[in-house]
Amino acid sequence: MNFTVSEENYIKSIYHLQQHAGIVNTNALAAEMQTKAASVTDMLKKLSAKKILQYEKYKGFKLTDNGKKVALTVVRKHRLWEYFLVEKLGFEWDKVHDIAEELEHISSSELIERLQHFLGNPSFDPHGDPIPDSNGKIPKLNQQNLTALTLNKNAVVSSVSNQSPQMLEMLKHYSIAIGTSIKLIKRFEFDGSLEIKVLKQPACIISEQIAKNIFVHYE
Amino acid sequence: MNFTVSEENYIKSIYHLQQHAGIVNTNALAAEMQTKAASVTDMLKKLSAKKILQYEKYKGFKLTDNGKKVALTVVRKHRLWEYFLVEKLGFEWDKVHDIAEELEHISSSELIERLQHFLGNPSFDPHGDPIPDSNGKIPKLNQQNLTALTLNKNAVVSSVSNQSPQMLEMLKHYSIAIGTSIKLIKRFEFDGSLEIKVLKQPACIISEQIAKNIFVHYE
DNA sequence: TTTTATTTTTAGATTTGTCTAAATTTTATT
DNA sequence: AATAAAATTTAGACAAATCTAAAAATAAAA
Repeated sequence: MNFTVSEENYIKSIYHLQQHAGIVNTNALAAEMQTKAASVTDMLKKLSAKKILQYEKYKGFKLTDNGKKVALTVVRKHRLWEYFLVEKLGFEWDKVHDIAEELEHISSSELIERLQHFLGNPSFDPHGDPIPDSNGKIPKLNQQNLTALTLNKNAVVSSVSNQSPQMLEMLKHYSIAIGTSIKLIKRFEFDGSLEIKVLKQPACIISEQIAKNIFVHYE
Repeated sequence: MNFTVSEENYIKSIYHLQQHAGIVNTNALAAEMQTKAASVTDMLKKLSAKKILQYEKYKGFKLTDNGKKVALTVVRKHRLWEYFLVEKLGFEWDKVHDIAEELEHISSSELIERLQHFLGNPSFDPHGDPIPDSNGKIPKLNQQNLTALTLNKNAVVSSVSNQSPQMLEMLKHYSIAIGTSIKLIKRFEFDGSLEIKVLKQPACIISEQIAKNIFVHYE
């Protein structure tokens, strides 16, 4: 079945919201989509008729299995294109989101299979987010929050949950990026800040607020 | 100024039509766009209001200088993406048109500048059509029709004006592609067919109808 | 458990791009 | 030049995606 750009964007947003919340409600989706609740209701009816949603009036909604499959296809496209933009075209990782938002709606599935192969079948995008395979399977990484890391054990930064320009600025300052080797030296009880050691950098202290957004995995 | 996908498609079609005809009329554009004359008229009003067209009711229309600039941007994107699809992703040249039709509407101009650089600043797309530069300047090639070629002088195939699958099939059969070295051996008066020699191939005879669609330039 | 507040849905309008059918203008033909 | 034919435009309608304002349903508070 074919979907409009608007439908695909709704499906993707619902997917992301239900990852956290299980069931999604109208206002949350309206906020996510930067639109009005009435517009959401209109779209819910359409997606429900297309069997993308389990939807009961006033009771919230979630994707059907088929809906999830559509969502994962869009997510896959988005992340492959982000990888392309950063690794092949040399974009900074904080500049690629809006462009990938457009590219993810190009319909050809042969295109995306060839792109994946051209990129060397990457498993994670430049933000460390996993790239679903063509069957919708998502690669898993045993990652944990930096704040939960064992002291003095080497780990590698695998993703960053806050991808705002402000966050990127701070990460650059600390020389932290996806793939960076990192070690936790000390936790400060006073405000939860952490002393860390980044490879080839002197030890430094980062706030708990930053650390909470950094995820790592052991080598 | 920003344009919708539909507007960009109209602008591009008008550009192609006026290359041949100078001034364009409603029915010709309707045929090219596979739509109805009434729909064309509606769009003409909109494009005229946006100063893309010089348009006089019942008298035909053509692009303004600004309209040409928009058209060339779309053509540039289309041809760069075609080049990418063939040279990087390994598509056959007759399979890329529809995908490039979608990709040409991705809006980011930084994307297209980076893509051009990544591709090595190509001047011609896989069909031999020239790729306008970022200022809209079109590279020129001193090409001529294969039928007009001087006898026994080496030349290189630079473009093919009929890009149908049927044509591609024949060209494959004769081992002719863009960049192929070719020499005209003899003209047959009876039906205008030509004896040619393709590099590394035995001499062969092609119909006038095929030859008319093949353009070459001297080395 | 009423009343109030919040959330969600409906009703009706708007914009974009398209269509059909009818009217108008231009061009061609007798 | 009058009429027929072709091309073009207008008028009015429709689907998609959105909006505002009002109504209905659910949740929270007194």
